[in-house]
Amino acid sequence: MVKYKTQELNHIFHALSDPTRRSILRDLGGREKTVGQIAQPYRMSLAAISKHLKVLEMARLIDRRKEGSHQFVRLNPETLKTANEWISYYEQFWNDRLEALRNLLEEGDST
Amino acid sequence: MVKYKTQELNHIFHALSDPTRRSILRDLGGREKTVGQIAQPYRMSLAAISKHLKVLEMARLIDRRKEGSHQFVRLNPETLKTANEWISYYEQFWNDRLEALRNLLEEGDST
DNA sequence: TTTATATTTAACCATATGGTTAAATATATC
DNA sequence: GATATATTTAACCATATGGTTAAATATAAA
Repeated sequence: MVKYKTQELNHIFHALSDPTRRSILRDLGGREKTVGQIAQPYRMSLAAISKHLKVLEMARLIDRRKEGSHQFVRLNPETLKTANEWISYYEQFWNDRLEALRNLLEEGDST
Repeated sequence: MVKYKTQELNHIFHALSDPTRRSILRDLGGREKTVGQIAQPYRMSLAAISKHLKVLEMARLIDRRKEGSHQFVRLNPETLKTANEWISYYEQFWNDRLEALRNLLEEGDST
């Protein structure tokens, strides 16, 4: 059984709760981009994008690679897996419990 | 392909970003509880728990059933599925892209 | 060395968040 | 009706969030 670190999950889910950040992650699919390239489609300032990237980085949803004056930003899909595992675990857990509850109720009805 | 509603995802991920709320969801596994029962293990006030429940309700992660002066709160696992689907979709999407990228690079190396 | 480009940091602002205590509301019970 | 119980709402507070513009920093290019 996986042990989830509270802080880690706080950061991941918080990062995912903002539509701009989800959009950035989406745009990053599989290829590296510079900060400028990431910012380009958005109407907000570069400073704002920079902050969003910091939040994504804190959550370890992205990695950065510095090369001269540019930075290359890329996804870290491993982290998304953490969130996925947390959710999947509880989803399963709850579904099992709910089913157990249903069975119990049926039993009560039929006897 | 599923279409995810922005607001819905905002609410779900925001709700999940707080450890108290995740803990409440965990405690609710499969059985209904009253607000008082939910609050019991926590050191914070009932008012604070009430607010957390409102956030979870807004995200449709829980449902409520009123019965006299009590309320029964229960999970809505359907919503967790929404979050799970979003994450799984992008995880897959990214992994595919990353693999494509890797293949491309290998090709470049070997020829 | 100057200048242009890429990115972050600082200072600021309005609103949201997560908590508190006290008052309000709704139902149950005496 | 009066009182106890369950829960929410209101008012408040400190800190966080998501944005802005302007200044700072770092590298590249002339």
